[in-house]
Amino acid sequence: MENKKEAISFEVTHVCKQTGARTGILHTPHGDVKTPMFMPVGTLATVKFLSPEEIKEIGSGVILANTYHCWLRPGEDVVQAAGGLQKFMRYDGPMLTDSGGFQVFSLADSRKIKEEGVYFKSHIDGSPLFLSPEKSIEIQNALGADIIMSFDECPPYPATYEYMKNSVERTLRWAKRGKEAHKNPETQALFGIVQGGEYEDLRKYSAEELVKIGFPGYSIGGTSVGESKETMYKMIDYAVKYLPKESVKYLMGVGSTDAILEGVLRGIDMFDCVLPTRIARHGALMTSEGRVNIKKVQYKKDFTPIDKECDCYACKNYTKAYIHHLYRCNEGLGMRLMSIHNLRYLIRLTEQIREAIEQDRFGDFKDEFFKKMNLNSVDSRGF
RNA sequence: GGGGAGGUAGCGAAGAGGCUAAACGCGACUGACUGUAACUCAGUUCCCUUUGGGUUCGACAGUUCGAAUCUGUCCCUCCCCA
Repeated sequence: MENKKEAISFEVTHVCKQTGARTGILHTPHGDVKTPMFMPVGTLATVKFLSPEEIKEIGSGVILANTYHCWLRPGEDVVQAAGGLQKFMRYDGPMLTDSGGFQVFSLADSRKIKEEGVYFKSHIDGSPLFLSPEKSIEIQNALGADIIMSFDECPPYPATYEYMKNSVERTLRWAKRGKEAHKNPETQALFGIVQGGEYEDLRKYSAEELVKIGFPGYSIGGTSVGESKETMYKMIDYAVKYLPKESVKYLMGVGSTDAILEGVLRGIDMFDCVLPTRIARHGALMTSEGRVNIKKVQYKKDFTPIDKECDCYACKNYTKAYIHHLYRCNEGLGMRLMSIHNLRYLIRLTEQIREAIEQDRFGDFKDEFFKKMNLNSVDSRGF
């Protein structure tokens, strides 16, 4: 049941007659954004190498920051004193903070999970840290993003049924505790996170219990942690099936082109991923003709843009030869141009997806894309 | 003309009698990267029919069971003094 006014609201604007995939608008305190969307990740209150103007220019709707990382540096008190994340980083668009739940997974070697929360060792200096649902929400309240996330355990894959069941139950208790600790639901929307690994009954249980607690948006976690694409798609189906149709759905940590397409087909509205920015920094560019490894000598004298079909700042103004040179010399401008390009590539993909949905031909669009990129729906890299 | 240093795989550079087909760095090549401990990580980089074989450390000739490493001659580079 609806209680107080929530910080965000979501409206479905069109459902593709061909596939059932949908477009929508997410209303946030920092503006409206169209879905399906891809959200660039800016862990430390910065999308690595990009200025706010550049982030805007690529057409991104929402950007992420991370609770764990911002807590350690610069400290949520600093961000709060600055007037919140947006003011601090001079970015006026919508933002989302992840809860630190992913660090429960990624920093697994130096952490211990207990009912009360998670004991970490700082990845910076090894000092002891403790993050709980309450603490995570408190930090996120101070950081002030439009959307904040429940503190969850992102369990490893594979995990036994027994482990997953305990984890899901604990994550549900944490979700409840987080919601109770949340101080400003009218300016920050707290999302719940469905877990349960590959087990349908656990995903169902997780989703239904979260809905009982009640959140303005739901996300699907525990994906892209080593499982096959086929398994991931099942995980999505198992979760989406038991979530309210009208609620906004966020698939966490997924950003390969094939998975975005498959996710949209299954009802996902939001995606985020470090993939485009990370592989950009590593010299891999996503293009309409597949992956371009800019470091190859073959680009030394290639004076054409990264992608002829791309409208990004890098493609409109620079050549592969120049970016190749910058990459080889480890120059920051190279990192920047490559990041801009990959992000724009994915965001442009979501624009095309929206258009296709509105024209009721998303199925065709997806098939054509897979065919063109030589992907198959179950086992593909998609960059 | 006198004195000195040196020539090692694409480049730089270790190695000073067997454990060396030769460390390491760069360069080159492959691959990975999915709610960012990530401008990172892994593998390959003398040749071949590659769990093995062949040919290497300026050239040639020696010493030795064994030489990139020791000896001789030659070729070439660099530095200092005239």
